[in-house]
Amino acid sequence: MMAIQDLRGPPAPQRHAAGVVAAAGFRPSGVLAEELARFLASEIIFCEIAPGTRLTEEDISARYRLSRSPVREAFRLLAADGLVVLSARRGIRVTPVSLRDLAEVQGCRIELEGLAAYQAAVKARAADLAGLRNILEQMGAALAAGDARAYFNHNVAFTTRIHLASGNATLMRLLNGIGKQALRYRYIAYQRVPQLMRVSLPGNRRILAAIRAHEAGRAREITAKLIRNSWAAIEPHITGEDIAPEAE
Amino acid sequence: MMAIQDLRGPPAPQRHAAGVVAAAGFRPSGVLAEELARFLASEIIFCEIAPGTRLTEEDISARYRLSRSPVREAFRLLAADGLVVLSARRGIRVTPVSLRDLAEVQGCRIELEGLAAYQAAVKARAADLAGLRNILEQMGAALAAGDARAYFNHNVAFTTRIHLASGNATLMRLLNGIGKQALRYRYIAYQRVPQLMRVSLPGNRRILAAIRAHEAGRAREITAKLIRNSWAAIEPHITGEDIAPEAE
DNA sequence: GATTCGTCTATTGTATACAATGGACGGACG
DNA sequence: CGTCCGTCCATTGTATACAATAGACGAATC
Repeated sequence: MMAIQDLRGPPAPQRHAAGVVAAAGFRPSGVLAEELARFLASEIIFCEIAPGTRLTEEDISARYRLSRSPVREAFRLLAADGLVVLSARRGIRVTPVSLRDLAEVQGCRIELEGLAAYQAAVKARAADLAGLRNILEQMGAALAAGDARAYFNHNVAFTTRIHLASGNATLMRLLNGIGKQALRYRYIAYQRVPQLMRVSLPGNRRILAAIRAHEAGRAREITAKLIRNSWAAIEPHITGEDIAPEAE
Repeated sequence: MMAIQDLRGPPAPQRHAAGVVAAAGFRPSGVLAEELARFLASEIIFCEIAPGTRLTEEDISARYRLSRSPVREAFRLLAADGLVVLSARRGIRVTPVSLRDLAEVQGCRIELEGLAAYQAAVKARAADLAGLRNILEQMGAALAAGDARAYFNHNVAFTTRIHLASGNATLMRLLNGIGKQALRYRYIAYQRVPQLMRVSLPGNRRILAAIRAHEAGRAREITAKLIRNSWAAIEPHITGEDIAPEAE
């Protein structure tokens, strides 16, 4: 005879974060909600989940064998980063990409990335300069090897390092809130316009030079110009107002 | 004899959002997490919860007779707005106010509020102009009546209306993420330096004039200047690096 | 006395069950 | 045939129970 509790399925002892063997490359180690948010964020940024896709908490929770609590929390984090749009009792939608959204994101980035470069130049600590130079070298190597994906990753690291060098925690929080959304467009750019690398590398070198020389205003200007460049490069590749509105 | 379930206390039928009679002026109507976040945010902004105060999910959940789920979610929202700092298994701390934090917040605001004013001036829709003029009149009335609190509220409304007029959803999201933290300092300013009103009102009038005249650059400049003014006015009233580090 | 180690406690992290609600769908009615 | 209304379902919102862990506190050891 079965025990009473079997009537409602296996009791599924709470495993918490330990020993979860989840699907499709998602290997949680620490806090599930954050890990899941990071994982889904990269899926969205690299277009492995298409813009406009509809998701539900239940879907994800079943797919990765988690309870709804961390899944729900993960979606709130993604929403705060602008990667998904929540609508009460109607599911969750991966934020569509559009020319309008691109313009909004880049417009804000020009101000905030510019400010970060400015403040980094004012401070210009030796450790930051060394770190930035190091990353630039890796970017150069990736460019030489023609590895757009590696270049992209190092480029992101370079940007993040500048944020850190600004020493402004509030600014970093804001940039984090827009940076993930921006990454979607930046990824499209490097995927579709790999030759962007050739313009970007010298530009980044000049940013570092300006920071090293404490020329804050110039660091800001170059940063703004680079963003405008990549903006212009991406624009032709965003189709219409709304890409991929049909969910899978 | 008592029923078995009585051994672990009253079953407390799930009331969801209906009929909750909570403590201390908190009257939830819609989604509990959001209502609670709004309520706690205002408590923090108006210093009814002191900077540096330590809280726990359990505390709040007991105080307002809610389960931990919405409480937890509310705290995540507050953390995203920079009003509290979460530390795993060590409780939640109301973000302290400090000169450094003030500088970070105002530095970012100059860029973002400036951009909002700029874009509002580029668009300058009739409805927005009318709305702004209307709010300015209320500000004038509050100033005439010497009502600093009312002036503060209208001033916040004015700022928010400009954000809206920019028509930039991403910018609004970012401003929302920093605005609440900024409000704490803005409130301190109007509380401690009520004469700030006399400078602020003409400044805001000039912003509206610039927006009406489509003079985007000027709108941005005036906005930046006003923020610098209030920054300078607040600074002397923030004591040292960290105010009120002792919890109640 | 200082140090190390275990245990205990406070607090968050996760799982699950139940409530509420917006929208879809179909039937009754004109 | 179109419109309105009720029912049902998918989905999120909330409540609660249980697991894990960081830090405190004390006892044993040297």
